[in-house]
Amino acid sequence: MEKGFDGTRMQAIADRAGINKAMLHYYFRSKDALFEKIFQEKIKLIFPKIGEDVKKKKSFIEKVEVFIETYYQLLSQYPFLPLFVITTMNKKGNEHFAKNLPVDFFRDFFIASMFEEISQGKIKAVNPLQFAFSVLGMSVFPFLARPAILHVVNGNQEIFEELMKGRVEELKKYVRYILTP
Amino acid sequence: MEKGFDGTRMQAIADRAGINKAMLHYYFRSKDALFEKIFQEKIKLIFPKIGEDVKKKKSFIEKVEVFIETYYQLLSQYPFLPLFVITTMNKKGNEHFAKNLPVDFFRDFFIASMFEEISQGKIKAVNPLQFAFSVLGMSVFPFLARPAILHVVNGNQEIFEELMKGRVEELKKYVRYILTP
DNA sequence: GTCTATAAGGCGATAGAC
DNA sequence: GTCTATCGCCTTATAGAC
Repeated sequence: MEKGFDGTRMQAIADRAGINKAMLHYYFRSKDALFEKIFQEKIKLIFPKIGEDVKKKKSFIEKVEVFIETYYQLLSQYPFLPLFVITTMNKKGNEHFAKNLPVDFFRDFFIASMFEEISQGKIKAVNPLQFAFSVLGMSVFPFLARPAILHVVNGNQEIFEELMKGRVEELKKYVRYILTP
Repeated sequence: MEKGFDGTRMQAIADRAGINKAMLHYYFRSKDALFEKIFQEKIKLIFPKIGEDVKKKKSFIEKVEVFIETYYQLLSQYPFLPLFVITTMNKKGNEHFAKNLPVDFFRDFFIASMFEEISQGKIKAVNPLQFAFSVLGMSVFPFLARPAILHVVNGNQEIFEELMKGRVEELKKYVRYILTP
């Protein structure tokens, strides 16, 4: 997850796991098989949980707020996940992740409930897909650009952590500004 | 730029350049040297130009709008640039890109002029750094998540292109919603 | 400058003893 | 199941003829 498929050596994985390199092949057959197993495991871990928390909330704005909170906590737990997933899906074909992408959640739930509230005049008429990609982009960016951001704040780790903590509330604010009629 | 340092073979570069593999070493000494040369070249290409266009505009909202437009055109020209830069700076140390990051533009110009307009009450009081990372995140996301987005729209390339074209105006709208008092 | 051939080392994967 | 040793291939890099 840190260095991607090409950048990782079986020896390095074995070292960190505290086992022999041969054991990796004994249990996982090949590097490809190991990678696929981990990738599928991590992908599944993410998306379903968010759906459950989001569905509890009544208004769409509340749903988005819960999404931002849940997503931030998830990414804090797996900081390398965004880079890992993005690198992988840009390199390999989408056969590997397509079946686990929460397309249904996206299309049938997120976007559908957004259309509903727009037609009811509860939120402003913005493009649902564009809005979704925007929320995702804002949420994910700091985890991808971490080295650059650290450089902007002169390498001060504390300022970075503070930024990340305050980011959830800031993003929720933006969402309200964008959506509230 | 497409496959990253680890995923690229000198032979593949030579093939696409239509030259011999030995010539690559003759001209660039090593894979590292070649990579560094290209990386520095591409990094420099991006940032300075944006600064010039942005400075012409009067109000901060107009400046952000120009930034979004210019940035979109740039990324359309180099679709792999975001992935390339992000992968590189997360793998190698920041010595490689630190000197070319537009930190001055960011801190002295973008953020400074934002503070000014906030104190004048021309825009809402949002955190300048957070706002900047949000605009960047929203702008860059589709270029990183392209395979996933294509999957969401059932692989329909035309819908994807349409989304990308409409995205500039949509993001400018979001910025106005966020910043206009 | 350009090419072919090859060196030197790294890597995934396996054989085989225990 | 676990380990050491090693195979065979791939990749960067260079040597050396032209």
